[in-house]
Amino acid sequence: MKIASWNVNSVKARLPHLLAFLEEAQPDVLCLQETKCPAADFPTLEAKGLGYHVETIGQRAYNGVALLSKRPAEELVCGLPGNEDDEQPRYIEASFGDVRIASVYLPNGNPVGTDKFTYKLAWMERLVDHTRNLLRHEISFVLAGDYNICPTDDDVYDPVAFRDDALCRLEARSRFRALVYLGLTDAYRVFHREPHRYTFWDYQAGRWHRDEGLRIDHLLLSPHAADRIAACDIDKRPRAKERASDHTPIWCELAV
DNA sequence: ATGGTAGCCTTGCTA
Repeated sequence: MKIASWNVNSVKARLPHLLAFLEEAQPDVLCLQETKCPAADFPTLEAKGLGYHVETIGQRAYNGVALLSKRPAEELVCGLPGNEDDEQPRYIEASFGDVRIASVYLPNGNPVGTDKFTYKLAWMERLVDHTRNLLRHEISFVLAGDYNICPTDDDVYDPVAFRDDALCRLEARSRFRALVYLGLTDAYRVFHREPHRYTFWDYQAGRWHRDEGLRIDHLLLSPHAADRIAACDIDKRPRAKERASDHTPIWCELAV
């Protein structure tokens, strides 16, 4: 079972690249973030034309997450539990056979010292609480998405410049570690130990061409899913295209 | 040099 995650930075702007990725990579489930699109406006027919079902929550201009899948989603959950007042569409979760999969768009949190950073930390604590509940079921699950966290300095092209960025601050990293310490596995690090491998390159200042990026998109596996991990990699090809997203897909393969 | 780029459809916000 192939599971991929991609922050597309507008599903409408990225539609040709999205369809090309589905055709070429053939993921069983693709988790999207930053669709920037209400559910009613999502290009569902185009995805359906390639054999994919769509579940999505979204809004105009900001946020938005989706699950595209070859088999229909079951037991759909829209929104991260823990705060009924939080209306930002950043979390969608469903089951696909015996694997439960979430598309996660964790708040960026910049600038530090504002309510944006407070919101990020509170959101992460809700994710930790929710993950603790998921673990009780003792099933295979994958939390896939844009975490807006560089877990270590090895995941940043310039750790000094990013030391006080919301993506690297201790308060954010410690909550990411709390998530991992519940028993989750960073799928990429099972197969790749080398530093400076990235999933995001800023549009500005020629970051892509200089390979100056961040590793902020992650596939976190439950213990049962980690037992089944067969492969994981970052697919840099979509980032090299014209009119690319600033993120590129990451994928993993779970043994059936 | 507090810039630079992209997407939203605003004339600024978010990343």
